[in-house]
Amino acid sequence: MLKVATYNVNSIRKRIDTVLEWLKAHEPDVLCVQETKVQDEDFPLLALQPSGYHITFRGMKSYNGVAIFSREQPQSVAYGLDVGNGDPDEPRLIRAMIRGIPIVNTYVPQGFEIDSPKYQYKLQWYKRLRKYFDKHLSPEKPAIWCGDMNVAPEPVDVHSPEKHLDHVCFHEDARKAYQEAVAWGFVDVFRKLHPDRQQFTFWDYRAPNSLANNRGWRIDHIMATPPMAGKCVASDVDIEPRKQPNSSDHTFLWAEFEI
DNA sequence: ATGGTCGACTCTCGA
Repeated sequence: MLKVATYNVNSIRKRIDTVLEWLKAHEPDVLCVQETKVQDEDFPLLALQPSGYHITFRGMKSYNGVAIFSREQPQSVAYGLDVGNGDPDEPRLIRAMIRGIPIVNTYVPQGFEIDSPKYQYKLQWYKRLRKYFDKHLSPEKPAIWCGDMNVAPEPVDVHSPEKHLDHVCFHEDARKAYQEAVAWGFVDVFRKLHPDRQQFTFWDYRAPNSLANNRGWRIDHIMATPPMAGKCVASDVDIEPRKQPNSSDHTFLWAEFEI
């Protein structure tokens, strides 16, 4: 069995206990984390040591940052979308080979507003990501891609979709960009196992009582190539951590593969 | 209601 989870932590240093407790309770083989918001020299490795997990990470000051926790030491690790071109947001992607399976962890740019250059950058990022898949993965072989995709794929994946047509995480161009990356050869395993369920992974801090009123978004995803997706036997969201004081605005999503 | 609340870090930006 391979259990993989993803979590937008919104500062790893503020969420040490949350992560330690969740790892202990759920014992995933792999946990992909986004928005660590810390440069590598300040990553709280010692504080996370009690987990017993190997941790590989790439971050920067204040923003972005990704990490992969794994029970086993990865066989190889690669950082960034386009290595060596001075990519300013390299701390948005890590790929680790774990038990022979490439696992890609992404924190996709949010995009700010649909008429901003940042939004164009987000759309381009998905095009670059598809090329990255071409270069490093094969749809015929097991592979996993998970993380904060900053896209709600379908109307059911956001509360009040009619109000969010011009939102950067639901606008048709963002959904199309996301779908074109997915169409490279990935399957959304949560949606595969729960075809009709409305299940969010993110509830905005700024929206009053967003969790209590379940005004959320499903923007965190676990994707697998067909040979891998066929072995997915369970996937779910754990909203308990979001209910805790000092929580991230996202929560944990996990999937189990019978391998 | 065009806000709201967090987190990092200089004070305002990003989400």
